[in-house]
Amino acid sequence: MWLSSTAQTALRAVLYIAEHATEGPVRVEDIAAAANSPRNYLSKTLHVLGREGVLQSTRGPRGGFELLVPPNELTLAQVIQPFAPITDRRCLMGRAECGGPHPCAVHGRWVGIADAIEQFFGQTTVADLLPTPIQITIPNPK
Amino acid sequence: MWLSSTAQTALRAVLYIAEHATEGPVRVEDIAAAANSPRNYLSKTLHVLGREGVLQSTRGPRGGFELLVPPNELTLAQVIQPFAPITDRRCLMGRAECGGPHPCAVHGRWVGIADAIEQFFGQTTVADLLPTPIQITIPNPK
DNA sequence: TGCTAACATCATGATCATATGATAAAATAC
DNA sequence: GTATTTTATCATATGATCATGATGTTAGCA
Repeated sequence: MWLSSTAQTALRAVLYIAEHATEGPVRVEDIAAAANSPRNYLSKTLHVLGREGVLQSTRGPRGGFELLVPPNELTLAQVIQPFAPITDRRCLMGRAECGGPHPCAVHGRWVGIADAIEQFFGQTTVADLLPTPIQITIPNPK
Repeated sequence: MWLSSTAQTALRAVLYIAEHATEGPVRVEDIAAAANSPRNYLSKTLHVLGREGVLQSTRGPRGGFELLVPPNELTLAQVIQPFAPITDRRCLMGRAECGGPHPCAVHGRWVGIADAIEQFFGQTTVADLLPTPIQITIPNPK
């Protein structure tokens, strides 16, 4: 019932890139190792996110992938969408009629769940996933 | 993100059987036509529900499929389960660590959604899906 | 017994998601 | 401009889900 393997990997990958944003472009090689995903397949996946405007890739030495959207503005929906529709509001049992003026008896509740899911992915950002060490800088007593 | 085609078909099929429960066993042929599903594939699908104790099949003339569980006790979860896990509570991005004592920052909200879905399928019954003409028996004035 | 109606099952194929290895293309550094 | 580092892409393979057609099996009935 859940996210495709590719979509999950995309999330892990983007998260890893966000975590290493300060160090410049991140190599597919490293992302693949961290996200536990085959290199070339991940490359294709990230390429898609490039087309979507989420990532930027640069080739050659010191190249790699970078975020084009700041983590706190990048929703999980934006990362997942290209690989699978997050939800649709169609009938849970796939009946065409249910979309029209004669929905089945449970259609309302069903759509309610779809709404909750959509909200979750639409409002949660990559920043929410980052380990958030409360940054207390303790001055060195020496 | 949603139910597999097989699971959706199973729901439509069971609903159709429930609707025609009074007429004795329902033939795969008829169910297939109503549920818009290939005959033999549906046969296999219904067979699985037989093994699960949801349906009973009888062969030969006047044979077909019948419900073994009354519609108001038969949850959608029981119909769907054999074809796909409804939800799991694992990390939305597939990280093993998230299950343990160090869940990611959004794991709680994520599991909340899983709970809602599980409740929906676990508490909604086939009876809830039946067209519910509010049964008012008007005594015949003649 | 033999015919027919029905489900059961088997072998096979189509399609899609995922994966892999080889090769191409681009950017940088020397 | 050549070598090196990196992403891009292509051809192919694998596995799962879904589908189809042929054949097997069981039950009822004349």
